[in-house]
Amino acid sequence: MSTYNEAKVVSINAAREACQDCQLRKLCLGFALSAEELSELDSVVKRQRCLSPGQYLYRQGDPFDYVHVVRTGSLKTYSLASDGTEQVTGFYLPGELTGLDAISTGTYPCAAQALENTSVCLIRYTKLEELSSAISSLRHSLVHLMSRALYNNEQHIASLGSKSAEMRFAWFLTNFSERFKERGYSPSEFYLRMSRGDIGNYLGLAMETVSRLFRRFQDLGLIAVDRRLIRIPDLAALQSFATEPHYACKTKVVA
Amino acid sequence: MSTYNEAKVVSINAAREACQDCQLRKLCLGFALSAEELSELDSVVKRQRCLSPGQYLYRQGDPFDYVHVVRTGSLKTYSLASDGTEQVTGFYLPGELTGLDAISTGTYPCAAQALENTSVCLIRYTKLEELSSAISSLRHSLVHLMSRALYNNEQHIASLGSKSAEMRFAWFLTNFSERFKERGYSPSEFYLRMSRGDIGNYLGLAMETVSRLFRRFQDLGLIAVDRRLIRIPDLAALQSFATEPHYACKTKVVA
DNA sequence: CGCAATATTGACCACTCTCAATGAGGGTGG
DNA sequence: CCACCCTCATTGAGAGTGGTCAATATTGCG
Repeated sequence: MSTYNEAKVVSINAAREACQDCQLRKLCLGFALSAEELSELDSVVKRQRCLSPGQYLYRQGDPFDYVHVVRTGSLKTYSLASDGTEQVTGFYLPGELTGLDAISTGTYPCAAQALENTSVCLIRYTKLEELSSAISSLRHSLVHLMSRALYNNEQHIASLGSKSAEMRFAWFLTNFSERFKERGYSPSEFYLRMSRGDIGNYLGLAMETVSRLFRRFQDLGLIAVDRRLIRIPDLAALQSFATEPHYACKTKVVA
Repeated sequence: MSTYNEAKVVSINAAREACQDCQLRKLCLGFALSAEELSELDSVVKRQRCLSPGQYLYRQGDPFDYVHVVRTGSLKTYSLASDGTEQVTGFYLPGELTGLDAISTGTYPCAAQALENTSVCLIRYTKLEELSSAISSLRHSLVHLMSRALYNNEQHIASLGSKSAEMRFAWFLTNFSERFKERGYSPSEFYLRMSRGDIGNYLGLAMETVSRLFRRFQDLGLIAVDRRLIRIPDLAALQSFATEPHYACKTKVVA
């Protein structure tokens, strides 16, 4: 009995802890769940899974079972076209959810791969759905997160639509700066763990172009780059490159 | 009494009818709602709204109240950057939902504008949410639709990421063909009501490039274009242009 | 019928891609 | 501990796709 209860408490704490790190904290902490509800939630949040760099969390076409919350580390998601070319669709930082796009199809439309040592917690979707009928805040949260994901995708689309490589790249950097800030990390100094190739793919640019942009932005004093560590001394300046086309800077200084 | 009941019946029928046209039909018809549930649903689905070409369903920044289902006609959504440039984020055909991206922010992040005479039904979100706690199929449906929207966005992103204008354009055409087919319209002959400029914007291409692609594809026999009416004699051929880069066709026929 | 908006077509050029070589790290094994 | 290799990143040169600008054609609408 005692052991059972202890185990229960431990697992409840594990769930609570897992939620602290994730977007779902709203419902764990913000809404003061009952012990019973919390233990139900515990049945949903499976113990975390650890991934090494390059390891897959799931592959394109895998049957959909879980939604995943990044605890530490980072992921990229990408889809493979029929001709084998891959398209990076997103990067996921601690606290962000992935796998939501699989709900409608029943299989993951994108693969998710760790960019570094990464731990995620798994949330069994069927359970999550059951539970969301009982706990309104959970339901609310889920819909909110999906809406947010839609919004993010639209921003990505908007950046791909803006013609110049410069603007896309500046948007990319400011976007990560914002996301790190939201998560409590420094907005002006962070690691971008993905390769130049992944960045290029994500932005619809060639790897070489990304590399040249890193150099150009560094020469302009917009960023300081040390391998994959980025520092942004003047975020406002960088943001202006994301919105206005500053194109002339390299080739010709128009009078 | 009689008048009240009649009105009730009429409005229930209106809701049922509205749902027949929309993705939400699943829950109206597929799951055999009780009369009571149906009348509740009726309170959610507001009478439809009609729009003339160019008229706005909502504007960017408007407070979020309703989710919208296109009944007839079509919409485009676009977001305005701070410098005033617009980015078309989506086109919506009959049966498709718009406004889901506004749930998280509370204001519409994109404007929605009619491309032709268009009627939509409005679904008050707060009611929808209340009701979705009671009706599990509705909740399921909503999440499903959002997931589907995420998936669609990822496809859009993948198409923007594929470098060649040809492939983007071919994807665009096949995507619309599929969507028309899903909705029960002809997949091989349909109107694209948006301007060339909108298509270009949506695909990250210049209007002139889109115009040239229409011509090239027509010359290749892939499509027949009469103003905004498109006919696709051989869908498979077109699809091959969406996946494989057929690039050489115009400039040089390499031996 | 005439104006305005949209679409087409052409010429030019530049931004970005491709190809290719070099350089820098990081890990492994001798 | 160093040499080697392999991956990733950088840099350069050249070419090409697609953008820009501009003129013309077409359509739609009053």
